[in-house]
Amino acid sequence: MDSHYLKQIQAFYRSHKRMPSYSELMAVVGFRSKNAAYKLVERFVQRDWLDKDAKGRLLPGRLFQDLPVLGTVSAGFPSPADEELTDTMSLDAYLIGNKEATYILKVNGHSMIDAGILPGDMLLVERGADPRDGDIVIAQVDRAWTMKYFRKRGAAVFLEAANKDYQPIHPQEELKIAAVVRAVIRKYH
Amino acid sequence: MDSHYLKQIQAFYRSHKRMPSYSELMAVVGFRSKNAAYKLVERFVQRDWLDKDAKGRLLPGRLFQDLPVLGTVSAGFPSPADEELTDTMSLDAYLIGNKEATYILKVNGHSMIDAGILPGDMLLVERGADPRDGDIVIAQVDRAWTMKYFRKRGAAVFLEAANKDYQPIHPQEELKIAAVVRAVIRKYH
DNA sequence: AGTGTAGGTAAACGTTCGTTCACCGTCAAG
DNA sequence: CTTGACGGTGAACGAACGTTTACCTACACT
Repeated sequence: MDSHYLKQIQAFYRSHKRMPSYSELMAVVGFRSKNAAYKLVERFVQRDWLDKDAKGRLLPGRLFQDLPVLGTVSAGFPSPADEELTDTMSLDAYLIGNKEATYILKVNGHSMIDAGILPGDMLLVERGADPRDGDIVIAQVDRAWTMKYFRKRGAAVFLEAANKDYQPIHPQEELKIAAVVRAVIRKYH
Repeated sequence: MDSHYLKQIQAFYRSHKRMPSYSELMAVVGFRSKNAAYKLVERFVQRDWLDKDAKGRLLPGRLFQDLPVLGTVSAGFPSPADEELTDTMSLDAYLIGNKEATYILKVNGHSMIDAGILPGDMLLVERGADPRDGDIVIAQVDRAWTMKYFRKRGAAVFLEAANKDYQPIHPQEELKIAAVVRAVIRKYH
């Protein structure tokens, strides 16, 4: 079956971090002829299973970097074999807008628990971005770094904790926004 | 400066989805000699900025796929220029344990809000894994798919909602675990 | 029985690959 | 002033590259 060949190519990509050449592909799938691998690739390219660049080299496409999106939880959980899984997405492309300015930060306290951010969560933050009203930001207030909601009322800006017991922080002079929180990632171990 | 060359290589990798050859690298950084690119790579390999495989091809290493980890929020937010940012991690490698069985699912309701899972969040679920006590699972109970805590008391298993108002579900016969929730991803727009 | 197609082997092609060698400026150290 | 290291140019090497052509089954369809 052809899909078995595809899985072998995907395995090669994961272990070598690059696509195979035709000689390597020939060895991977067990052909004795480089041309057999060439024709296999041409078949896969026509089915949109593989991509080639201008120089004929293989490129990792959707099937190599993306994950299948099944749907929504409450709307049901269809079996992947049942329907066409056309909807896929790449985690990296989805989460990282500006890779140069993106950093990872670990959450330590319970201060943002009302915003659904738990201790141990990972934050994807972007430095140098200017925050909009309602964004969660990493800010420096009175020489201490904290995570707060960024609020803008006209020209006035202030910081608001996720916990409603705390009072909003209206900075006197200096309000240094270090980074804007772009995503929250929680992994269960 | 050498780091400028590195950024150009990283840009090539992001746009072409593969590492450049020496001829391409020569063109990218503006050299007129392929050997200059070769020596540049050798310098970078010695500094652990680049990796080469057994056949001499360039490999994408930490600097191409990973994001820098700055630290924890409450512990401070050090500037990336200040210290050595040796700690990095790859989102894909961190989140995806078994790529063959990993799927993305979108959260629709508020049922798991007590577990820090909000509507609109993305779930990374793994099919076919057997859950441990306390895991969040996608289960089929009475022909409907739901997201619940998986509980195991000795030999007895049952499902528990994140909302404490609901009663635990003790299945009579059939308890089909469709998938185990491995990670929660929330992106702010 | 004859024919066409799909998928394989085998060999050859020009091109590009990674690598090496010889050579040349610039600049800091002895 | 001389020397050596460094970073670049330019040309050449064999090996591997993607691609093409020719040929060979096995099998489905008239």
